[in-house]
Amino acid sequence: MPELPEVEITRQSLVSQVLGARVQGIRLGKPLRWPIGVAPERLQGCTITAVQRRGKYLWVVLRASDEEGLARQGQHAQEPVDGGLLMHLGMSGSLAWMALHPGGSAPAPPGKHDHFDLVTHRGVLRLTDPRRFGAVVWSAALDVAPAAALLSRLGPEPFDEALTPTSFHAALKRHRAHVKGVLLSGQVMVGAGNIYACEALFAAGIDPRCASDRISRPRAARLLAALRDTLNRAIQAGGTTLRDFRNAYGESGSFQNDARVYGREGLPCVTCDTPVRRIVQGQRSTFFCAACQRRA
DNA sequence: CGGGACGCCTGTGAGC
DNA sequence: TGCTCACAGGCGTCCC
Repeated sequence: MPELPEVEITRQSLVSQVLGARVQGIRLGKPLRWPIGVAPERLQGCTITAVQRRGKYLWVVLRASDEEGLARQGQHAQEPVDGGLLMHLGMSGSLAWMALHPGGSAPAPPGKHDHFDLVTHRGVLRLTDPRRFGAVVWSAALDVAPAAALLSRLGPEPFDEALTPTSFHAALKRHRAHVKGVLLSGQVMVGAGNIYACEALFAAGIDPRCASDRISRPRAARLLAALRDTLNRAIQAGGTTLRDFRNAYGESGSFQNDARVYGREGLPCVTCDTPVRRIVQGQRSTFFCAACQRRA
């Protein structure tokens, strides 16, 4: 899926459109990974006050406005409540914002892969997700169930200043598995999925088969810098679009054209011409240059 | 607890 | 053209 850059691009392209939008209702398609966990009526009248990101999750903050809340009293057994929707794009999800224009036509009806609509007075936020590994889950806050459980094992954000070469190195030391898998687990740092883990390991010159706890401090520092640089450049490029990814305006990303190893099996390494290799680690493809990327 | 395999679900492209 | 198989950006759960 969407890895951190795609989720961040989605957030950025969405935020100015949806802030202040009043929720009128939701429409559910086929089931996603988990049930939404809230009675749809409770969302009516809430206002979107923020769109945040934690790892690859989006957190759409909803506030029950006083006005709306008062107007509803006596109408529904359950009042709208403060909270938010924790959204994940899974492997194939994307969010689209369909603005309502005064006098304009109604938003397009949902297609077969459109499984969630958040309908507001200003437009519709629609989740399209063919594989349905994505999720939309209501939570009263990020630090209570169910959001807290989903976020509990996430490592630090890549651009968190508290994440330093020293702390990153120490975190790598706590895992004995191969470094590629440890990066994918998100426990040492969130955000890198299969593409960006491969790309950052290439940029850092580290063999993906290398044991996490055997990476030296200088190499850990290089890896952290490479991860940050790779994720940053991907965000600048609007993300990677292999097939499904689009931002909230329906635009593709272009980082797939900048990939130096991902998806390039058999093609010459951009640095040394050695054919790029593809191996399988933890049931995921790993692409690397056996000449440029070293175990130590 | 860490680590690895599994399964969720649908679509696509390659090979026959 | 049609079938089968491998593979796809993630991650929670289960079992060792």
